[in-house]
Amino acid sequence: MTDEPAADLAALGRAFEEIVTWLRRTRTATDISVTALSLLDRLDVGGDHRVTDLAALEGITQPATTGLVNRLEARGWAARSADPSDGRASLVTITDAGRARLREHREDRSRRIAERLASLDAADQAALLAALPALRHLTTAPAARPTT
Amino acid sequence: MTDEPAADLAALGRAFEEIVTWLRRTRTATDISVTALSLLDRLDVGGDHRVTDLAALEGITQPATTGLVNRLEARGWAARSADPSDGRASLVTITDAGRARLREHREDRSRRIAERLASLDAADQAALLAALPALRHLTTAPAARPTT
DNA sequence: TATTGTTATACTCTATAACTATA
DNA sequence: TATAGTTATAGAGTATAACAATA
Repeated sequence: MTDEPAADLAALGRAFEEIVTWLRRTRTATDISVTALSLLDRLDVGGDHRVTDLAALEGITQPATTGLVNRLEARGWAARSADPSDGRASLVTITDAGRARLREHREDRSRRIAERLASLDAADQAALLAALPALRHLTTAPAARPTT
Repeated sequence: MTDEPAADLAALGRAFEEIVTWLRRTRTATDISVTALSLLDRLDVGGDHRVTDLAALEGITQPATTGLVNRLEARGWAARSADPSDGRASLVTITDAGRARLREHREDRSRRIAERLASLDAADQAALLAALPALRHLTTAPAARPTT
């Protein structure tokens, strides 16, 4: 796009970090974390998941995931059940209350984005929507890391 | 872009959240947080800042910022100095060591992004770079929130 | 032996409330 | 009185290490 690919990479990286800040700064609800919401989203879209899988998908460790699921369970937003095919594993499910909370979050998130989008010009808006698939391709990477 | 603006908003929101996850999942250094790096970036690009300003820019409270600056100072990456024009205020500066750490981070971040970009097709790559200004316009919002 | 998950422990990050010092 | 910043305190989120149960 330009003749300075290194500068583009740096700018893209910084832009990503500012998205993090923006998400936090504009968040209205403080009763649930971004990670917890992301986890609920996965459970909603992808169905039951093992703790190990959730940890890998979210990029956090198993113990961290255990705690996160504990807190979600305490609030009635998720539930554990036994995995019939493996006595060691447990399956994490989203509850109806969890879906309701998630829906609320999605609406809030869309509202905030819509507000900002409205203040951009048509070219910017089009560019963002055109980049949507690319963003997903970029971040929905092949594999994950941490274990322990 | 499509005839389903609501779906676009939801997808864009989810894509942003997955950027958060991706940044965390691919991060190699665990000795410094995303917020701390973002703060160093601001100090590097924008020069000295008051604690209040940093708090507003990062979207965190003053006490949280105090702690963050304390930890950065303890590592020699930032320093405080008196504001000659206001006895109550202090100015936070990035140190040479802080700049070195920041440079390391930027290189690492660019490397990770380049790796993923390389696996995308030309259209995706172009779409991402074309959306860069729009991303900045979206997230570099007018004002900030928290105070206390 | 390897894998799944939890518990134990410690530190960072964040928030709210109360306080000090300066404007 | 209002503002800038810190301290006090509490809770969420994360990590590593050690463990129990199952494969």
